[in-house]
Amino acid sequence: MAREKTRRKVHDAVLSLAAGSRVSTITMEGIAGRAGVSKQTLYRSWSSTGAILFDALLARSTDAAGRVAVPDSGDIRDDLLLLATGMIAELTDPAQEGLLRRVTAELQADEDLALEYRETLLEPQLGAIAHRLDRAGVPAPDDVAELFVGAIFHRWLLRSRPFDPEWVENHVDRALTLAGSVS
Amino acid sequence: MAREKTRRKVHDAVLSLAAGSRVSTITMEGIAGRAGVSKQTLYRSWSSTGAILFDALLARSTDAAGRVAVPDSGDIRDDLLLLATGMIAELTDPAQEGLLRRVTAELQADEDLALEYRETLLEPQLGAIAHRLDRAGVPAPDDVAELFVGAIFHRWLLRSRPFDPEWVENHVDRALTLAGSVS
Amino acid sequence: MAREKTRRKVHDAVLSLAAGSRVSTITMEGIAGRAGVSKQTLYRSWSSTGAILFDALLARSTDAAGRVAVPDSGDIRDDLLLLATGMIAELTDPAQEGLLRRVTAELQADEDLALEYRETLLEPQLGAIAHRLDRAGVPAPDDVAELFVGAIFHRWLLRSRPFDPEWVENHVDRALTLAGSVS
Amino acid sequence: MAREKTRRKVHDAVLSLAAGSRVSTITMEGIAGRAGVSKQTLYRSWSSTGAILFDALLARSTDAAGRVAVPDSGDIRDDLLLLATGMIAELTDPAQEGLLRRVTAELQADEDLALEYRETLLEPQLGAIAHRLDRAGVPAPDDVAELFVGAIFHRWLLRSRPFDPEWVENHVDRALTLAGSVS
DNA sequence: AAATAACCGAGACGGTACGTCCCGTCTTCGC
DNA sequence: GCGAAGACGGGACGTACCGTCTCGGTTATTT
Repeated sequence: MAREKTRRKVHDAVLSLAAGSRVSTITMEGIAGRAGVSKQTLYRSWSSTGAILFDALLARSTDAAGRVAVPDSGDIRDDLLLLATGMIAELTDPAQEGLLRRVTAELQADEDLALEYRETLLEPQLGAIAHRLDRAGVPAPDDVAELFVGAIFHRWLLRSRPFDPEWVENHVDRALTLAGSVS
Repeated sequence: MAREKTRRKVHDAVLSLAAGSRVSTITMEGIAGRAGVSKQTLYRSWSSTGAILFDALLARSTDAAGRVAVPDSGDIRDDLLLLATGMIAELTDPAQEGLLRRVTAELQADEDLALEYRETLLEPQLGAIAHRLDRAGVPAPDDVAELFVGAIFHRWLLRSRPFDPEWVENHVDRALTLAGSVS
Repeated sequence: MAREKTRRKVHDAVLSLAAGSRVSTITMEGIAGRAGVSKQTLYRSWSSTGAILFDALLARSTDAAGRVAVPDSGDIRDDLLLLATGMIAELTDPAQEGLLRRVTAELQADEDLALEYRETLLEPQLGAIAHRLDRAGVPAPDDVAELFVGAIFHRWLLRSRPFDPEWVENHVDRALTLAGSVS
Repeated sequence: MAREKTRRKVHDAVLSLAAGSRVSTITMEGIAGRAGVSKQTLYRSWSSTGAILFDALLARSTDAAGRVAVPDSGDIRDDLLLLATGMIAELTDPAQEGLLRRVTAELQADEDLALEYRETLLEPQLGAIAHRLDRAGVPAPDDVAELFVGAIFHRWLLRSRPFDPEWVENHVDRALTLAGSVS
């Protein structure tokens, strides 16, 4: 509904606010003010602050049309390493981390946003990993993909331990172990 | 600082509010009103709504002194099954789920609360599981414990898939597979 | 800034509250509630409870544009009697007395309100009296006007003695005595 | 009821608070804290903040037992000048002005305090002046005393004009004019 | 080109909750 | 056993946002 120009102004405002202060203080009024847009215009296109932040995140990741780029080097271990590294890079990117945490928080109370999140981000991501595992002959690829992503996400969300490269390698190896005799 | 009587009134109020309406609408004022307590009394003992909810959850889980009861049947597979089942039961308990989601959401923006959460709940839980795995001879027990818990938590937090008993069994088996040749 | 409709609602609320209970218990929240207006709307237009009460008093006195009606019978003694009687009537009017006392109290701590009070109410009143005295040839009319008003105000503010008609006459005569040989 | 030591501590606290910040922000809690006295102790001896401030003012003026020192030079004009000058000095004394304004404000809503004020301060003051005028043969000395004091008080309370020495002299002369042919 | 509609900025508005300050009372605990 | 220290229920403060609602002043279309 919103004109493309408006959406861009709003996304820019969100990113600039996210860079300049705690993401948890971003509000509809703040976005409207920064974007030079009236609150009514925001409400016409988005149902909540969380929805705007999510939209801004999406717009940031999907410049081209092709969503999640799945690496395909031929070697499953290399691919998993790339996937893990890429995911960690995104989660800890200073320009995104705050927004991701805020959106994850809002998912807990907003079923609609949660649904959109799953369909738009989560499923493609898990699907891509499962697909890659499947091609490599790993049994129960969906479950292993969940295991693979779940541990990384858990560590990030609860800030339980830092991500160090050695752990990532071991994490990949553990995932591959589950593939049984797969090389 | 707060008297024991006050704390109990507050915890009761939180649980009754959590049972009666969406947890995301619980406020300091609402708790104060329900508990028959002044706002100042709340702020004297807790720094935020999240801190109160967390405290109420804690008080609910820790009646006796001994935290997380670690099952010890002698059989590692049985123990992991019990652990997983218990964790899922807690996460999906109608009396707790909303509170847990709200607290998890607030952790994202509240570093102090996050620290307390890790020290009080997360580490004991992961530690207990790791300890059990260690005793069974599983290598890298901390990482495997994280993997084990992470997948369950991920599925719950993002509501990606329901918990069915068959999956739980497979999940346990996958964890044991990582133990290598361990029986 | 505030719409005319809002101002009227607020003034009505103030007068109804002033009539129904002790003026010293009137609060911003009470006015907002009675007027069916949000607190923010009050703060947008007035800086304090005192400012609202003062505004309500003003709106009550200044229906037409012409402020203080100065009597002009041709006879200075009659005029002063009318002025004194009118002033006393206003000060002791049950619908106003409480508000006037409250406003006078707040003037003591609120320099801005005090300034507005002087410019809007006090100076026109004193000026009108002084002007009348001046026309009658009284020397130092400003000082005599202050004397004239000051005694009435002092008696009212400190409730030292009731206003009886005989005293008013003598008060007028004393003021005229200061005019020397003026008839 | 309060022990003398306590009263002194409280009075000192009031004066120090009055010197250090706006008198309108003085509170029971603030006095208790500064005086190193519990709130309960304050409430045992005084019914309101206003009562404490009034008491502190009184204690300040009445070191010796003899209240208002009435000058008696033999010359009524000199005496009135001294009285006016003394009154103005007191009203504008930086250590007292704020307290006096605060107390005057509280009088408007607190009948008990108002009564005490009249009996303890106002009547002795007016009486002393009236007595002096009476001795000089001035007719209606009470009314003239009120006129004399009322104008000064009015000018102070509403801050309408500064007190300059010339005005004081004229003010005294005007009061004497009312004495008719009295020398 | 003028008339007319759609849109949008600005922000007032009724509300709810925030976090703080005091009130006046009650409880605890140390000297 | 008195009194400081301060917890407590309560009420108001002044502020921040919420989501809705009018306003005018462009823009764009339609005639």
